[in-house]
Amino acid sequence: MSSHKPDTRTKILESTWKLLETTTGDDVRMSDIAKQAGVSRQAVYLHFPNRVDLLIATTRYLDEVKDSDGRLAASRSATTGLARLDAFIEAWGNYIPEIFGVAAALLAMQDKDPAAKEAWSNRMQAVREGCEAAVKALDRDGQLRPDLEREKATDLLWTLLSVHNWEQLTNACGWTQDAYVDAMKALARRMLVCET
Amino acid sequence: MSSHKPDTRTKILESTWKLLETTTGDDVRMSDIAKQAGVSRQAVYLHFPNRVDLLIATTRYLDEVKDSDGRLAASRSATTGLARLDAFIEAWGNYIPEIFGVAAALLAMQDKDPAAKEAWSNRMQAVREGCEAAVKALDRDGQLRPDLEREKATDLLWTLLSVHNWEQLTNACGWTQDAYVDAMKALARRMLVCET
DNA sequence: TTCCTTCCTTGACACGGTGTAAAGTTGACA
DNA sequence: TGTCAACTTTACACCGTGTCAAGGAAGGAA
Repeated sequence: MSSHKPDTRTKILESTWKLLETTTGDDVRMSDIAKQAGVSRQAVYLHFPNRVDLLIATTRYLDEVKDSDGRLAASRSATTGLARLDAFIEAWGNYIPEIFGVAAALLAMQDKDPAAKEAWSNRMQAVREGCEAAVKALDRDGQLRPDLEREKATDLLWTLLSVHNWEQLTNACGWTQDAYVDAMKALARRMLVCET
Repeated sequence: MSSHKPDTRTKILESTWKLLETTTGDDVRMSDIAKQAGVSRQAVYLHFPNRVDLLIATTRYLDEVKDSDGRLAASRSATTGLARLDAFIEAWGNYIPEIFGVAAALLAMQDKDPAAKEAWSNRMQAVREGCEAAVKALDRDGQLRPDLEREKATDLLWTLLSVHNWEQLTNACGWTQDAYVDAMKALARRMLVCET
């Protein structure tokens, strides 16, 4: 796991990550990744069968390094529904910028490659489960708007917290990360919680 | 302009449109479009310098045929701010599914081609102006939440009404078009309008 | 030492899609 | 009859992905 000199596979994953962070999605070719890793292009194919699998592996590597599970799990310890909602939004909302490069690359291949679609869909399903749990907790507290079924509420929260919305607000509209998180928290409450 | 037998250029645009409606984005190749139009691949290049320009031209053609300007303009005639907000959401929200095929194709090329990015950005800017006008009308009526500046409110409404959000709710979550429009209207009010 | 194995390199190539180039066809118009 | 414009046909260059085969370097076992 924590060997001193990184093996080739890890070097490739690190390089992919770095390149996707700095340049945008489709500009990252297999040869670029190989060069960055100081390895031949064929060595990359020795470890990953194709580009899509490499990107998917990179997201898994990122999750591992960044401990995405641990972060999202933290929101589970909140007692009240409202606290749980806030904690989840904070955890996920602050995770987005860290994975955005890789996410955007994977997102860009969605309609080109079914495996990419599947991989992204799986990851978003995990986020959806977090939304569902938050909605459930709100409902248990009797705080969910009566005109909203749990599933619809989950759909809305999930959509609100999409990577695309984060990108639009922070990149296109120039919001700071903090402004984004605060706005999402406020919006989620207005969207889901009944008036006090 | 309105000749009886459609010229080649129009046939190509119609074919592009049709193909983008049925199949998904990147699967539509120049040769597919040519075949669908009953024309040689080179004839396509005779009318459009490259794929991106063809896609952009197709969106403009669609706008013309569907009278997008006229539709969005209708919301301008509403008297109250609330009516204007509703009318705009209805007009734009119901326009999305009609242009989605072409929009998705253009969207998919965004980070591959700067011209596509530019074209899409221009179109979204028009939508943003609609949002801005609705927010302004609300504010003039004294209905805009006091904790929201006009620009932030515009950003939020614009983000809420993004094509991606429409896709996620209708495609991924399976909402009907009507449910989508109703939810967006309700949400926009909760987001922007101060409590009565 | 020699041999074997594993990981990696080098160089070549097939494939598919975009875009270019050039010569030939067709039909309208004068 | 000639000319012009629109379109076809064929061929090709380019680029990125993915495949294939031969060979080299390092390390362990005999």
